[in-house]
Amino acid sequence: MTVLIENIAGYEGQEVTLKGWLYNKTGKGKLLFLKVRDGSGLIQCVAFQADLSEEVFDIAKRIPQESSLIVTGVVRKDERAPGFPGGYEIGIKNLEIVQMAEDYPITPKEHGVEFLMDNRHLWVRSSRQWAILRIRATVIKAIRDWLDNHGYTLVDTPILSSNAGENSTDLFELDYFGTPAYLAQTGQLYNEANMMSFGKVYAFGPTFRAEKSKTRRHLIEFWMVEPEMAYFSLEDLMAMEEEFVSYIVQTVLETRKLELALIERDTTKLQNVKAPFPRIAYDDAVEMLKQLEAETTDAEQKQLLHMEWGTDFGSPHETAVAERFDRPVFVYHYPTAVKAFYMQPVAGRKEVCRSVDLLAPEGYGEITGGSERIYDHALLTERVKEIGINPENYRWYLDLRRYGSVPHAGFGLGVERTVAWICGLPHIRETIPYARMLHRLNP
RNA sequence: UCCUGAGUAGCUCAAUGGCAGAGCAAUCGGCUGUUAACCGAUGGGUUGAAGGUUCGAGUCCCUCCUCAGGAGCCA
Repeated sequence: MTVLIENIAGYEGQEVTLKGWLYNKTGKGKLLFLKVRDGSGLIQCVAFQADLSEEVFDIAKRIPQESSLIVTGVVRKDERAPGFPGGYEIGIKNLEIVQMAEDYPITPKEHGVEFLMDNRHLWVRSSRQWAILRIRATVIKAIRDWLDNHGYTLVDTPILSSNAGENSTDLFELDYFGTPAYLAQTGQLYNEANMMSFGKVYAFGPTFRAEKSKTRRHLIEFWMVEPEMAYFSLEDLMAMEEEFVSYIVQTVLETRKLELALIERDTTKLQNVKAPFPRIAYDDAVEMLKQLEAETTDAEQKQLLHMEWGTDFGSPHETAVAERFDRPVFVYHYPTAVKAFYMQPVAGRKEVCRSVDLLAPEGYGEITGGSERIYDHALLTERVKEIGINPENYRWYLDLRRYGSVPHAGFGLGVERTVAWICGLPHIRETIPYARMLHRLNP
Protein backbone atom coordinates (compact mmCIF):
# COMPACT_ATOMS: atom_id res chain seq x y z
CA MET A 1 0.00 0.00 0.00
CA THR A 2 1.47 3.37 -1.01
CA VAL A 3 1.23 5.91 1.80
CA LEU A 4 2.39 9.45 2.48
CA ILE A 5 5.11 10.09 5.02
CA GLU A 6 3.00 12.74 6.75
CA ASN A 7 0.48 9.99 7.66
CA ILE A 8 3.07 7.41 8.68
CA ALA A 9 2.04 7.30 12.38
CA GLY A 10 -1.21 5.63 11.35
CA TYR A 11 0.59 2.64 9.88
CA GLU A 12 2.75 1.44 12.77
CA GLY A 13 3.51 -2.26 12.41
CA GLN A 14 2.21 -2.41 8.85
CA GLU A 15 4.05 -2.94 5.60
CA VAL A 16 3.87 0.16 3.41
CA THR A 17 5.31 1.48 0.17
CA LEU A 18 6.81 4.97 -0.21
CA LYS A 19 7.44 6.62 -3.54
CA GLY A 20 9.95 9.41 -3.39
CA TRP A 21 13.56 10.49 -3.51
CA LEU A 22 16.68 9.77 -1.50
CA TYR A 23 17.42 12.90 0.54
CA ASN A 24 20.55 11.71 2.28
CA LYS A 25 22.28 8.54 3.38
CA THR A 26 24.54 7.44 6.18
CA GLY A 27 25.72 4.00 7.03
CA LYS A 28 27.57 1.76 9.40
CA GLY A 29 28.75 -1.12 7.26
CA LYS A 30 26.04 -3.72 7.42
CA LEU A 31 23.48 -1.13 8.59
CA LEU A 32 22.42 1.71 6.27
CA PHE A 33 20.19 4.70 6.97
CA LEU A 34 18.37 6.16 3.97
CA LYS A 35 16.53 9.43 4.46
CA VAL A 36 13.64 9.38 2.02
CA ARG A 37 11.34 12.28 1.16
CA ASP A 38 8.10 12.08 -0.78
CA GLY A 39 6.87 15.68 -0.85
CA SER A 40 4.81 15.29 2.31
CA GLY A 41 7.65 14.65 4.73
CA LEU A 42 10.96 12.95 5.37
CA ILE A 43 11.54 9.56 6.98
CA GLN A 44 14.49 7.34 7.79
CA CYS A 45 14.52 3.95 6.12
CA VAL A 46 16.84 1.33 7.59
CA ALA A 47 18.54 -1.38 5.55
CA PHE A 48 20.09 -4.22 7.57
CA GLN A 49 22.20 -6.57 5.51
CA ALA A 50 21.17 -9.77 7.36
CA ASP A 51 17.47 -9.09 6.63
CA LEU A 52 17.86 -8.44 2.91
CA SER A 53 18.88 -10.20 -0.26
CA GLU A 54 22.34 -9.37 -1.50
CA GLU A 55 20.78 -7.58 -4.46
CA VAL A 56 18.54 -5.27 -2.40
CA PHE A 57 21.25 -4.44 0.12
CA ASP A 58 23.64 -3.67 -2.72
CA ILE A 59 21.10 -1.17 -4.15
CA ALA A 60 20.81 0.49 -0.74
CA LYS A 61 24.60 0.70 -0.53
CA ARG A 62 25.08 2.25 -3.96
CA ILE A 63 22.07 4.49 -4.51
CA PRO A 64 23.21 8.13 -4.83
CA GLN A 65 21.65 11.24 -3.30
CA GLU A 66 18.37 12.45 -4.90
CA SER A 67 17.78 9.27 -6.87
CA SER A 68 14.09 8.52 -7.28
CA LEU A 69 13.09 5.31 -5.53
CA ILE A 70 10.24 3.10 -4.34
CA VAL A 71 10.78 1.56 -0.92
CA THR A 72 8.69 -1.08 0.80
CA GLY A 73 9.04 -1.96 4.46
CA VAL A 74 7.50 -2.14 7.89
CA VAL A 75 6.74 1.00 9.90
CA ARG A 76 8.12 1.03 13.42
CA LYS A 77 8.22 3.59 16.18
CA ASP A 78 11.70 4.70 17.23
CA GLU A 79 12.61 7.78 19.24
CA ARG A 80 15.97 7.99 17.50
CA ALA A 81 14.49 8.28 14.01
CA PRO A 82 14.97 11.72 12.43
CA GLY A 83 12.63 13.26 9.87
CA PHE A 84 9.42 15.22 9.78
CA PRO A 85 7.22 14.16 11.30
CA GLY A 86 9.96 12.15 13.08
CA GLY A 87 9.77 9.29 15.53
CA TYR A 88 9.00 6.58 12.97
CA GLU A 89 11.20 4.65 10.57
CA ILE A 90 10.83 2.03 7.87
CA GLY A 91 12.59 -1.33 8.11
CA ILE A 92 13.40 -1.86 4.45
CA LYS A 93 12.17 -5.07 2.79
CA ASN A 94 12.47 -4.06 -0.82
CA LEU A 95 14.03 -1.18 -2.70
CA GLU A 96 13.62 -0.19 -6.32
CA ILE A 97 15.50 2.57 -8.09
CA VAL A 98 13.33 4.52 -10.53
CA GLN A 99 16.21 6.63 -11.74
CA MET A 100 19.80 6.61 -10.54
CA ALA A 101 20.76 10.26 -10.02
CA GLU A 102 24.04 11.66 -11.30
CA ASP A 103 26.33 13.48 -8.85
CA TYR A 104 23.97 15.83 -7.05
CA PRO A 105 25.42 19.35 -6.74
CA ILE A 106 23.73 20.36 -3.48
CA THR A 107 25.39 18.34 -0.75
CA PRO A 108 24.32 18.43 2.91
CA LYS A 109 26.97 21.08 3.57
CA GLU A 110 27.19 24.85 3.38
CA HIS A 111 26.71 26.58 0.06
CA GLY A 112 26.85 30.17 -1.14
CA VAL A 113 23.85 32.21 -2.29
CA GLU A 114 24.92 32.41 -5.93
CA PHE A 115 25.44 28.67 -6.21
CA LEU A 116 22.10 27.91 -4.57
CA MET A 117 20.21 30.42 -6.74
CA ASP A 118 21.88 29.01 -9.87
CA ASN A 119 20.57 25.64 -8.73
CA ARG A 120 17.18 26.86 -7.56
CA HIS A 121 15.46 24.12 -9.60
CA LEU A 122 17.17 21.62 -7.29
CA TRP A 123 17.34 23.80 -4.17
CA VAL A 124 13.53 23.73 -3.86
CA ARG A 125 13.96 20.07 -2.80
CA SER A 126 15.90 21.05 0.34
CA SER A 127 13.85 20.71 3.49
CA ARG A 128 14.26 24.36 4.46
CA GLN A 129 13.02 25.56 1.07
CA TRP A 130 10.26 22.97 1.15
CA ALA A 131 9.08 24.35 4.51
CA ILE A 132 9.18 28.00 3.35
CA LEU A 133 7.24 27.29 0.16
CA ARG A 134 4.65 25.28 2.10
CA ILE A 135 4.20 28.30 4.38
CA ARG A 136 3.87 30.51 1.30
CA ALA A 137 1.09 28.25 0.02
CA THR A 138 -0.66 28.51 3.39
CA VAL A 139 -0.33 32.31 3.42
CA ILE A 140 -1.96 32.46 -0.02
CA LYS A 141 -4.72 30.09 1.06
CA ALA A 142 -5.35 32.11 4.23
CA ILE A 143 -5.55 35.30 2.19
CA ARG A 144 -8.15 33.80 -0.14
CA ASP A 145 -10.11 32.04 2.60
CA TRP A 146 -10.46 35.17 4.70
CA LEU A 147 -11.56 37.33 1.77
CA ASP A 148 -13.90 34.69 0.34
CA ASN A 149 -15.50 34.24 3.77
CA HIS A 150 -16.00 37.97 4.32
CA GLY A 151 -18.01 38.85 1.24
CA TYR A 152 -15.18 39.65 -1.15
CA THR A 153 -15.33 38.56 -4.77
CA LEU A 154 -12.20 37.60 -6.66
CA VAL A 155 -12.23 39.62 -9.87
CA ASP A 156 -9.11 39.29 -11.98
CA THR A 157 -7.42 42.33 -13.47
CA PRO A 158 -5.30 42.33 -16.63
CA ILE A 159 -1.57 41.86 -16.63
CA LEU A 160 -1.13 43.61 -19.99
CA SER A 161 -2.17 47.24 -20.12
CA SER A 162 -1.83 50.20 -22.43
CA ASN A 163 -1.65 52.62 -19.56
CA ALA A 164 1.80 53.90 -18.78
CA GLY A 165 0.69 55.34 -15.45
CA GLU A 166 2.55 58.11 -13.76
CA ASN A 167 6.01 56.55 -13.68
CA SER A 168 6.76 54.79 -16.94
CA THR A 169 10.42 54.11 -16.12
CA ASP A 170 9.40 51.42 -13.65
CA LEU A 171 7.29 49.52 -16.17
CA PHE A 172 8.25 46.66 -18.42
CA GLU A 173 7.39 47.68 -21.94
CA LEU A 174 6.60 45.21 -24.70
CA ASP A 175 5.27 45.26 -28.22
CA TYR A 176 1.51 44.69 -28.48
CA PHE A 177 1.01 44.22 -32.22
CA GLY A 178 2.74 47.48 -32.99
CA THR A 179 1.65 49.59 -30.02
CA PRO A 180 3.46 49.73 -26.69
CA ALA A 181 2.00 47.71 -23.82
CA TYR A 182 3.12 47.36 -20.23
CA LEU A 183 3.18 44.64 -17.60
CA ALA A 184 0.90 45.49 -14.70
CA GLN A 185 2.29 47.13 -11.58
CA THR A 186 -1.07 47.04 -9.90
CA GLY A 187 -4.63 45.96 -10.59
CA GLN A 188 -5.99 48.78 -8.51
CA LEU A 189 -7.53 51.01 -11.17
CA TYR A 190 -9.44 48.01 -12.56
CA ASN A 191 -10.32 46.99 -9.00
CA GLU A 192 -12.07 50.32 -8.57
CA ALA A 193 -14.21 49.60 -11.63
CA ASN A 194 -14.99 46.06 -10.42
CA MET A 195 -15.75 47.27 -6.88
CA MET A 196 -18.63 49.31 -8.30
CA SER A 197 -20.19 46.04 -9.45
CA PHE A 198 -19.44 43.69 -6.54
CA GLY A 199 -19.06 46.00 -3.54
CA LYS A 200 -16.00 44.26 -2.13
CA VAL A 201 -13.48 42.77 -4.55
CA TYR A 202 -9.92 41.60 -4.64
CA ALA A 203 -7.35 41.02 -7.32
CA PHE A 204 -4.59 38.49 -6.75
CA GLY A 205 -1.76 38.01 -9.14
CA PRO A 206 1.81 38.76 -10.11
CA THR A 207 2.97 42.33 -10.59
CA PHE A 208 6.07 43.64 -12.27
CA ARG A 209 8.37 46.49 -11.36
CA ALA A 210 11.29 47.38 -13.59
CA GLU A 211 12.99 49.18 -10.70
CA LYS A 212 16.70 48.70 -10.43
CA SER A 213 16.29 47.91 -6.76
CA LYS A 214 18.87 45.71 -5.17
CA THR A 215 17.84 45.01 -1.61
CA ARG A 216 16.74 42.12 0.55
CA ARG A 217 13.10 43.10 0.20
CA HIS A 218 12.69 43.67 -3.52
CA LEU A 219 11.72 41.42 -6.38
CA ILE A 220 11.13 42.37 -10.01
CA GLU A 221 8.17 39.98 -10.19
CA PHE A 222 6.12 39.55 -7.03
CA TRP A 223 2.64 38.57 -5.94
CA MET A 224 0.21 41.00 -4.47
CA VAL A 225 -3.34 40.79 -3.19
CA GLU A 226 -5.35 43.99 -3.62
CA PRO A 227 -8.74 44.30 -1.91
CA GLU A 228 -10.93 47.29 -2.81
CA MET A 229 -14.09 48.16 -0.90
CA ALA A 230 -17.05 50.46 -1.66
CA TYR A 231 -18.29 52.77 1.11
CA PHE A 232 -15.07 52.23 3.09
CA SER A 233 -13.28 54.92 5.08
CA LEU A 234 -9.64 54.90 6.12
CA GLU A 235 -10.75 53.75 9.58
CA ASP A 236 -12.77 50.90 8.04
CA LEU A 237 -9.72 50.00 6.01
CA MET A 238 -7.44 49.76 9.05
CA ALA A 239 -10.00 47.70 10.96
CA MET A 240 -10.27 45.30 8.06
CA GLU A 241 -6.51 45.06 7.49
CA GLU A 242 -5.74 44.20 11.09
CA GLU A 243 -8.28 41.37 11.11
CA PHE A 244 -7.02 40.14 7.75
CA VAL A 245 -3.30 40.18 8.61
CA SER A 246 -3.93 38.64 12.05
CA TYR A 247 -5.85 35.81 10.43
CA ILE A 248 -3.01 35.10 8.00
CA VAL A 249 -0.40 34.99 10.76
CA GLN A 250 -2.49 32.97 13.21
CA THR A 251 -3.46 30.47 10.50
CA VAL A 252 0.21 29.83 9.70
CA LEU A 253 1.00 29.47 13.42
CA GLU A 254 -1.79 26.91 13.83
CA THR A 255 -1.37 24.87 10.67
CA ARG A 256 2.34 25.07 9.86
CA LYS A 257 3.98 24.27 13.22
CA LEU A 258 6.19 21.60 11.69
CA GLU A 259 7.44 23.90 8.93
CA LEU A 260 8.06 26.79 11.34
CA ALA A 261 10.03 24.44 13.59
CA LEU A 262 11.99 23.14 10.61
CA ILE A 263 13.19 26.64 9.71
CA GLU A 264 13.77 27.38 13.44
CA ARG A 265 11.48 30.40 13.50
CA ASP A 266 11.05 31.94 16.95
CA THR A 267 7.27 32.34 16.91
CA THR A 268 6.88 34.24 20.19
CA LYS A 269 6.78 37.58 18.36
CA LEU A 270 4.16 36.28 15.94
CA GLN A 271 1.84 35.27 18.80
CA ASN A 272 1.27 39.00 19.44
CA VAL A 273 -0.06 39.61 15.96
CA LYS A 274 -3.71 40.13 16.89
CA ALA A 275 -6.06 43.07 16.36
CA PRO A 276 -6.04 45.88 17.22
CA PHE A 277 -2.78 47.16 15.78
CA PRO A 278 -1.31 50.44 16.98
CA ARG A 279 -1.90 53.51 14.78
CA ILE A 280 0.37 56.50 14.44
CA ALA A 281 -0.03 59.57 12.26
CA TYR A 282 2.79 60.41 9.88
CA ASP A 283 3.26 63.74 11.72
CA ASP A 284 3.85 61.87 14.99
CA ALA A 285 6.07 59.27 13.35
CA VAL A 286 8.32 62.07 12.07
CA GLU A 287 8.47 63.54 15.57
CA MET A 288 9.31 60.10 16.94
CA LEU A 289 12.14 59.73 14.42
CA LYS A 290 13.50 63.19 15.20
CA GLN A 291 13.56 62.30 18.86
CA LEU A 292 15.29 58.98 18.14
CA GLU A 293 17.83 60.83 15.99
CA ALA A 294 18.52 63.26 18.83
CA GLU A 295 18.88 60.46 21.38
CA THR A 296 21.22 58.23 19.41
CA THR A 297 24.96 58.63 19.91
CA ASP A 298 25.95 56.58 16.88
CA ALA A 299 26.82 59.08 14.13
CA GLU A 300 26.02 56.66 11.33
CA GLN A 301 22.66 55.76 12.84
CA LYS A 302 21.96 59.46 13.36
CA GLN A 303 22.42 60.11 9.67
CA LEU A 304 20.26 57.15 8.68
CA LEU A 305 17.44 58.26 10.95
CA HIS A 306 17.52 61.86 9.79
CA MET A 307 14.42 63.02 7.94
CA GLU A 308 12.39 66.13 7.22
CA TRP A 309 8.61 66.39 7.23
CA GLY A 310 7.32 65.85 3.70
CA THR A 311 9.65 63.07 2.62
CA ASP A 312 8.78 59.40 2.45
CA PHE A 313 10.24 56.90 4.90
CA GLY A 314 13.33 54.98 3.91
CA SER A 315 13.86 51.49 5.24
CA PRO A 316 15.87 52.68 8.29
CA HIS A 317 12.90 54.88 9.24
CA GLU A 318 10.37 52.11 8.80
CA THR A 319 12.49 49.76 10.90
CA ALA A 320 12.97 52.35 13.65
CA VAL A 321 9.24 53.11 13.89
CA ALA A 322 8.21 49.44 13.75
CA GLU A 323 10.73 48.52 16.46
CA ARG A 324 8.75 50.55 18.97
CA PHE A 325 5.79 48.16 18.78
CA ASP A 326 5.23 44.46 19.46
CA ARG A 327 2.95 43.95 16.45
CA PRO A 328 2.48 45.56 13.03
CA VAL A 329 1.87 49.31 13.18
CA PHE A 330 -0.25 51.52 10.94
CA VAL A 331 1.24 54.82 9.81
CA TYR A 332 -1.46 57.02 8.29
CA HIS A 333 -1.93 60.47 6.68
CA TYR A 334 1.26 60.63 4.63
CA PRO A 335 2.16 63.78 2.70
CA THR A 336 0.13 63.99 -0.50
CA ALA A 337 3.28 64.77 -2.50
CA VAL A 338 4.93 61.38 -1.82
CA LYS A 339 1.84 59.29 -2.51
CA ALA A 340 -0.18 58.40 -5.61
CA PHE A 341 -2.40 61.01 -7.30
CA TYR A 342 -5.67 59.17 -6.58
CA MET A 343 -5.46 59.36 -2.78
CA GLN A 344 -8.11 61.43 -1.00
CA PRO A 345 -6.77 64.62 0.64
CA VAL A 346 -7.48 65.07 4.34
CA ALA A 347 -10.31 67.60 4.86
CA GLY A 348 -8.82 70.98 5.69
CA ARG A 349 -5.23 69.70 5.23
CA LYS A 350 -4.56 69.22 1.54
CA GLU A 351 -0.86 68.57 2.15
CA VAL A 352 -1.61 65.14 3.69
CA CYS A 353 -3.79 62.34 2.35
CA ARG A 354 -6.02 59.56 3.62
CA SER A 355 -3.31 56.90 3.15
CA VAL A 356 -2.08 54.15 5.44
CA ASP A 357 0.92 51.80 5.33
CA LEU A 358 1.27 48.78 7.59
CA LEU A 359 4.80 48.25 8.85
CA ALA A 360 5.77 44.75 9.96
CA PRO A 361 7.94 44.22 13.06
CA GLU A 362 11.51 42.91 13.11
CA GLY A 363 12.70 45.17 10.29
CA TYR A 364 10.49 43.72 7.54
CA GLY A 365 9.09 47.11 6.60
CA GLU A 366 6.01 47.96 4.61
CA ILE A 367 3.79 44.94 3.96
CA THR A 368 0.66 46.82 2.93
CA GLY A 369 -0.01 50.21 1.40
CA GLY A 370 -3.45 51.64 0.87
CA SER A 371 -5.75 54.63 1.00
CA GLU A 372 -9.13 56.16 0.55
CA ARG A 373 -9.45 57.02 -3.13
CA ILE A 374 -10.63 60.33 -4.53
CA TYR A 375 -14.25 59.83 -5.62
CA ASP A 376 -15.06 63.35 -6.81
CA HIS A 377 -14.74 63.68 -10.58
CA ALA A 378 -13.53 67.30 -10.63
CA LEU A 379 -10.90 66.75 -7.94
CA LEU A 380 -9.56 63.58 -9.57
CA THR A 381 -9.36 65.30 -12.96
CA GLU A 382 -7.46 68.15 -11.35
CA ARG A 383 -5.00 65.73 -9.71
CA VAL A 384 -4.40 63.90 -12.98
CA LYS A 385 -3.58 67.21 -14.65
CA GLU A 386 -1.30 68.19 -11.75
CA ILE A 387 0.96 65.21 -12.31
CA GLY A 388 1.25 66.17 -15.97
CA ILE A 389 -0.82 63.47 -17.62
CA ASN A 390 -3.42 63.92 -20.29
CA PRO A 391 -6.81 63.10 -18.65
CA GLU A 392 -7.77 61.39 -21.91
CA ASN A 393 -5.36 58.55 -20.94
CA TYR A 394 -7.39 58.02 -17.78
CA ARG A 395 -10.77 58.44 -19.42
CA TRP A 396 -12.33 55.16 -18.26
CA TYR A 397 -10.91 55.60 -14.77
CA LEU A 398 -12.34 59.11 -14.49
CA ASP A 399 -15.62 57.76 -15.86
CA LEU A 400 -16.05 55.76 -12.66
CA ARG A 401 -16.55 59.09 -10.84
CA ARG A 402 -19.43 60.02 -13.16
CA TYR A 403 -21.69 57.04 -12.66
CA GLY A 404 -22.64 56.47 -9.03
CA SER A 405 -19.28 57.32 -7.47
CA VAL A 406 -18.93 56.41 -3.79
CA PRO A 407 -16.27 56.84 -1.12
CA HIS A 408 -14.06 53.76 -1.22
CA ALA A 409 -10.73 52.45 -0.10
CA GLY A 410 -8.32 49.65 -0.80
CA PHE A 411 -4.78 48.40 -0.30
CA GLY A 412 -2.18 46.01 -1.61
CA LEU A 413 -0.38 43.37 0.43
CA GLY A 414 2.93 41.96 -0.79
CA VAL A 415 2.89 38.19 -0.45
CA GLU A 416 6.64 37.68 -0.43
CA ARG A 417 7.33 40.32 2.22
CA THR A 418 4.62 38.79 4.35
CA VAL A 419 6.12 35.32 3.97
CA ALA A 420 9.62 36.65 4.68
CA TRP A 421 8.36 38.26 7.88
CA ILE A 422 6.38 35.22 9.07
CA CYS A 423 9.34 32.94 8.32
CA GLY A 424 11.90 35.36 9.77
CA LEU A 425 14.04 35.18 6.63
CA PRO A 426 16.98 37.49 6.02
CA HIS A 427 16.11 37.81 2.31
CA ILE A 428 12.92 37.78 0.24
CA ARG A 429 14.47 35.62 -2.52
CA GLU A 430 13.59 32.37 -0.72
CA THR A 431 9.89 33.20 -0.41
CA ILE A 432 9.06 32.67 -4.09
CA PRO A 433 9.88 29.51 -6.03
CA TYR A 434 11.84 31.29 -8.77
CA ALA A 435 12.87 34.79 -7.77
CA ARG A 436 13.21 37.43 -10.45
CA MET A 437 15.72 39.99 -9.33
CA LEU A 438 17.88 42.70 -10.87
CA HIS A 439 20.40 40.17 -12.24
CA ARG A 440 18.47 36.95 -11.90
CA LEU A 441 16.23 35.58 -14.64
CA ASN A 442 17.33 31.92 -14.48
CA PRO A 443 16.42 29.25 -13.69
C1' U B 1 22.58 54.10 -10.48
C1' C B 2 25.93 55.02 -6.07
C1' C B 3 29.04 53.08 -1.79
C1' U B 4 31.63 48.74 0.36
C1' G B 5 33.40 43.79 -0.05
C1' A B 6 34.34 39.17 -2.63
C1' G B 7 35.78 35.88 -6.99
C1' U B 8 41.35 29.79 -6.00
C1' A B 9 39.10 21.92 -7.08
C1' G B 10 31.92 20.08 -8.04
C1' C B 11 30.96 22.91 -2.96
C1' U B 12 32.91 25.86 1.45
C1' C B 13 37.44 28.08 2.20
C1' A B 14 43.25 28.58 3.18
C1' A B 15 48.01 30.03 0.91
C1' U B 16 54.14 36.90 4.07
C1' G B 17 55.56 38.64 -3.91
C1' G B 18 58.92 32.47 -3.85
C1' C B 19 56.77 24.26 -4.97
C1' A B 20 48.58 25.26 -5.69
C1' G B 21 46.51 23.31 -0.13
C1' A B 22 42.45 21.47 3.46
C1' G B 23 37.49 19.79 4.69
C1' C B 24 33.18 18.05 2.27
C1' A B 25 31.41 15.72 -2.34
C1' A B 26 33.03 11.71 -6.00
C1' U B 27 35.55 6.69 -6.55
C1' C B 28 37.56 2.21 -3.80
C1' G B 29 37.99 -0.40 1.00
C1' G B 30 36.42 -0.97 6.50
C1' C B 31 32.53 -0.56 10.31
C1' U B 32 25.01 -3.22 13.38
C1' G B 33 22.00 2.83 15.40
C1' U B 34 23.70 6.80 11.95
C1' U B 35 21.58 12.20 12.73
C1' A B 36 26.23 17.35 8.14
C1' A B 37 28.64 9.61 11.11
C1' C B 38 33.64 7.90 11.47
C1' C B 39 38.59 5.53 9.71
C1' G B 40 42.04 4.52 5.42
C1' A B 41 43.22 5.21 0.17
C1' U B 42 42.57 7.46 -4.92
C1' G B 43 41.42 10.99 -8.66
C1' G B 44 40.33 16.23 -9.11
C1' G B 45 43.22 23.33 -10.83
C1' U B 46 43.33 28.17 -17.63
C1' U B 47 43.46 30.91 -9.22
C1' G B 48 36.57 35.29 -13.08
C1' A B 49 38.78 37.81 -18.13
C1' A B 50 42.42 40.86 -20.68
C1' G B 51 46.69 43.90 -19.95
C1' G B 52 50.86 45.81 -16.88
C1' U B 53 54.99 45.93 -12.84
C1' U B 54 58.70 42.12 -11.33
C1' C B 55 64.11 37.48 -11.86
C1' G B 56 59.33 35.56 -10.14
C1' A B 57 52.10 37.37 -9.45
C1' G B 58 46.60 33.57 -6.56
C1' U B 59 49.01 37.84 -3.98
C1' C B 60 50.86 44.48 -6.41
C1' C B 61 48.69 48.19 -10.42
C1' C B 62 44.86 49.30 -14.49
C1' U B 63 40.37 48.04 -17.21
C1' C B 64 36.27 44.86 -17.59
C1' C B 65 32.81 40.84 -15.98
C1' U B 66 30.07 38.32 -12.11
C1' C B 67 28.17 37.98 -7.21
C1' A B 68 27.09 39.65 -2.20
C1' G B 69 25.83 43.49 1.56
C1' G B 70 23.99 48.50 2.05
C1' A B 71 21.56 53.14 -0.05
C1' G B 72 17.82 55.26 -3.19
C1' C B 73 12.78 53.56 -4.98
C1' C B 74 8.93 50.53 -3.45
C1' A B 75 4.90 45.94 -1.76
